[in-house]
Amino acid sequence: MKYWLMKSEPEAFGIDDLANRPDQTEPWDGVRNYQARNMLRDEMKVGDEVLFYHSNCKEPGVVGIARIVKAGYPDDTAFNPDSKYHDPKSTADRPIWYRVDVALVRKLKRTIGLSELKLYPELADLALVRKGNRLSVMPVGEAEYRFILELE
DNA sequence: GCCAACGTTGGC
DNA sequence: GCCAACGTTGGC
Repeated sequence: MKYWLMKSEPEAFGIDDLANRPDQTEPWDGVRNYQARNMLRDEMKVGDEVLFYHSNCKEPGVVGIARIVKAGYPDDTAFNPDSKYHDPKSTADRPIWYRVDVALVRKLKRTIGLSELKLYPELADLALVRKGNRLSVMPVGEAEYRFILELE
Protein backbone atom coordinates (compact mmCIF):
# COMPACT_ATOMS: atom_id res chain seq x y z
CA MET A 1 0.00 0.00 0.00
CA LYS A 2 1.15 3.50 -0.82
CA TYR A 3 0.44 6.89 0.66
CA TRP A 4 -0.27 10.17 -1.06
CA LEU A 5 -1.09 13.78 -0.47
CA MET A 6 -3.63 15.53 -2.65
CA LYS A 7 -4.21 19.25 -2.69
CA SER A 8 -7.52 20.95 -3.17
CA GLU A 9 -8.65 24.49 -2.75
CA PRO A 10 -11.41 24.41 -0.15
CA GLU A 11 -13.24 27.15 -1.98
CA ALA A 12 -13.50 24.85 -4.99
CA PHE A 13 -13.74 21.48 -3.28
CA GLY A 14 -12.93 20.99 0.39
CA ILE A 15 -13.06 18.15 2.87
CA ASP A 16 -16.64 19.04 3.79
CA ASP A 17 -17.67 18.82 0.16
CA LEU A 18 -16.24 15.31 0.07
CA ALA A 19 -18.08 14.45 3.28
CA ASN A 20 -21.37 15.56 1.71
CA ARG A 21 -21.03 13.58 -1.51
CA PRO A 22 -23.00 10.38 -2.05
CA ASP A 23 -20.90 7.55 -0.59
CA GLN A 24 -18.53 10.35 0.43
CA THR A 25 -16.79 9.61 -2.85
CA GLU A 26 -15.58 11.92 -5.59
CA PRO A 27 -13.76 11.56 -8.90
CA TRP A 28 -10.53 13.49 -8.64
CA ASP A 29 -10.56 15.12 -12.04
CA GLY A 30 -9.12 18.20 -13.63
CA VAL A 31 -5.47 17.41 -12.97
CA ARG A 32 -3.54 18.81 -15.92
CA ASN A 33 0.06 18.19 -15.02
CA TYR A 34 2.02 15.32 -16.52
CA GLN A 35 3.92 14.35 -13.39
CA ALA A 36 0.70 14.17 -11.42
CA ARG A 37 -1.02 12.41 -14.31
CA ASN A 38 1.57 9.67 -14.25
CA MET A 39 0.87 9.03 -10.59
CA LEU A 40 -2.88 9.03 -11.12
CA ARG A 41 -2.64 6.72 -14.10
CA ASP A 42 0.09 4.33 -13.09
CA GLU A 43 0.78 4.35 -9.40
CA MET A 44 -2.29 5.01 -7.31
CA LYS A 45 -4.06 1.80 -6.40
CA VAL A 46 -7.29 0.91 -4.68
CA GLY A 47 -6.74 0.97 -0.94
CA ASP A 48 -3.93 3.53 -0.99
CA GLU A 49 -4.41 6.20 1.63
CA VAL A 50 -4.45 9.92 0.93
CA LEU A 51 -3.85 12.96 3.05
CA PHE A 52 -6.42 15.54 1.99
CA TYR A 53 -4.75 18.94 1.93
CA HIS A 54 -6.32 22.37 1.70
CA SER A 55 -4.29 24.79 -0.39
CA ASN A 56 -4.54 28.44 -1.31
CA CYS A 57 -6.62 29.31 1.71
CA LYS A 58 -6.46 30.91 5.12
CA GLU A 59 -5.02 27.91 6.90
CA PRO A 60 -3.29 25.59 4.42
CA GLY A 61 -2.77 22.12 5.82
CA VAL A 62 -3.87 18.51 6.11
CA VAL A 63 -7.53 18.28 7.04
CA GLY A 64 -8.55 14.68 6.49
CA ILE A 65 -7.83 11.16 5.30
CA ALA A 66 -9.21 9.61 2.15
CA ARG A 67 -8.76 6.35 0.30
CA ILE A 68 -8.41 5.45 -3.34
CA VAL A 69 -11.53 3.48 -4.28
CA LYS A 70 -10.97 3.41 -8.03
CA ALA A 71 -7.58 3.34 -9.71
CA GLY A 72 -6.64 5.53 -12.67
CA TYR A 73 -9.09 5.82 -15.56
CA PRO A 74 -9.52 8.45 -18.27
CA ASP A 75 -10.64 11.88 -17.11
CA ASP A 76 -13.54 12.51 -19.44
CA THR A 77 -13.90 16.14 -18.41
CA ALA A 78 -11.11 16.62 -20.95
CA PHE A 79 -13.46 15.42 -23.72
CA ASN A 80 -16.24 17.83 -22.83
CA PRO A 81 -16.08 21.19 -24.66
CA ASP A 82 -18.26 22.73 -21.95
CA SER A 83 -15.96 21.71 -19.13
CA LYS A 84 -13.39 24.14 -17.79
CA TYR A 85 -11.02 21.17 -17.95
CA HIS A 86 -11.63 20.60 -21.65
CA ASP A 87 -8.53 19.62 -23.60
CA PRO A 88 -9.11 19.01 -27.31
CA LYS A 89 -5.85 17.09 -27.57
CA SER A 90 -7.27 14.39 -25.31
CA THR A 91 -9.70 11.98 -26.95
CA ALA A 92 -11.53 8.85 -25.85
CA ASP A 93 -9.28 6.84 -28.16
CA ARG A 94 -6.13 8.43 -26.85
CA PRO A 95 -6.79 9.96 -23.47
CA ILE A 96 -4.09 12.19 -22.06
CA TRP A 97 -5.53 12.89 -18.64
CA TYR A 98 -6.53 10.49 -15.89
CA ARG A 99 -8.32 10.57 -12.60
CA VAL A 100 -8.96 8.33 -9.62
CA ASP A 101 -11.93 8.12 -7.28
CA VAL A 102 -11.34 8.94 -3.64
CA ALA A 103 -13.57 8.29 -0.64
CA LEU A 104 -13.46 9.98 2.70
CA VAL A 105 -12.03 7.93 5.53
CA ARG A 106 -12.40 10.64 8.14
CA LYS A 107 -11.85 14.28 8.83
CA LEU A 108 -9.06 15.13 11.22
CA LYS A 109 -9.95 16.63 14.55
CA ARG A 110 -7.89 19.65 13.63
CA THR A 111 -5.99 21.09 10.69
CA ILE A 112 -2.35 20.11 10.71
CA GLY A 113 -1.02 23.29 9.20
CA LEU A 114 1.72 23.66 6.63
CA SER A 115 3.65 25.90 9.00
CA GLU A 116 3.60 23.08 11.53
CA LEU A 117 4.68 20.46 9.03
CA LYS A 118 7.68 22.61 8.20
CA LEU A 119 8.95 22.44 11.76
CA TYR A 120 9.95 18.80 11.80
CA PRO A 121 13.22 17.44 10.41
CA GLU A 122 11.36 14.12 10.00
CA LEU A 123 9.34 15.76 7.24
CA ALA A 124 12.15 17.68 5.54
CA ASP A 125 12.04 15.41 2.48
CA LEU A 126 8.32 15.77 2.01
CA ALA A 127 7.70 17.28 -1.42
CA LEU A 128 5.06 19.50 0.11
CA VAL A 129 7.50 21.45 2.26
CA ARG A 130 10.17 21.79 -0.36
CA LYS A 131 10.50 25.14 -1.99
CA GLY A 132 8.63 25.80 -5.16
CA ASN A 133 6.68 22.59 -5.11
CA ARG A 134 3.50 22.88 -7.14
CA LEU A 135 2.43 19.30 -7.57
CA SER A 136 -1.20 18.75 -6.69
CA VAL A 137 -0.63 15.04 -6.14
CA MET A 138 2.48 13.74 -4.45
CA PRO A 139 3.75 10.60 -2.77
CA VAL A 140 4.23 10.46 0.99
CA GLY A 141 6.48 7.88 2.65
CA GLU A 142 4.91 5.51 5.13
CA ALA A 143 6.99 6.87 8.01
CA GLU A 144 6.09 10.44 7.06
CA TYR A 145 2.45 9.51 6.76
CA ARG A 146 2.39 8.02 10.24
CA PHE A 147 4.37 10.91 11.67
CA ILE A 148 1.93 13.46 10.29
CA LEU A 149 -1.09 11.62 11.64
CA GLU A 150 0.49 11.35 15.07
CA LEU A 151 0.56 15.14 15.20
CA GLU A 152 -3.21 15.14 15.27
C1' DG B 1 -2.72 41.52 -3.55
C1' DC B 2 2.07 40.39 -4.19
C1' DC B 3 5.39 37.71 -6.10
C1' DA B 4 8.56 33.58 -6.45
C1' DA B 5 8.74 29.35 -8.63
C1' DC B 6 7.59 26.57 -12.02
C1' DG B 7 5.38 24.60 -16.45
C1' DT B 8 3.97 25.50 -21.08
C1' DT B 9 3.89 27.79 -25.42
C1' DG B 10 5.55 29.43 -29.59
C1' DG B 11 8.79 32.17 -32.47
C1' DC B 12 13.03 31.63 -34.42
C1' DG C 1 16.34 22.87 -29.64
C1' DC C 2 16.66 27.33 -27.31
C1' DC C 3 14.63 30.56 -24.53
C1' DA C 4 11.63 34.64 -23.69
C1' DA C 5 7.04 35.45 -22.63
C1' DC C 6 3.25 34.14 -20.45
C1' DG C 7 0.02 31.72 -17.29
C1' DT C 8 -0.68 29.26 -13.01
C1' DT C 9 0.10 27.86 -8.34
C1' DG C 10 -0.02 28.83 -3.79
C1' DG C 11 2.20 30.75 0.45
C1' DC C 12 2.33 34.84 2.77
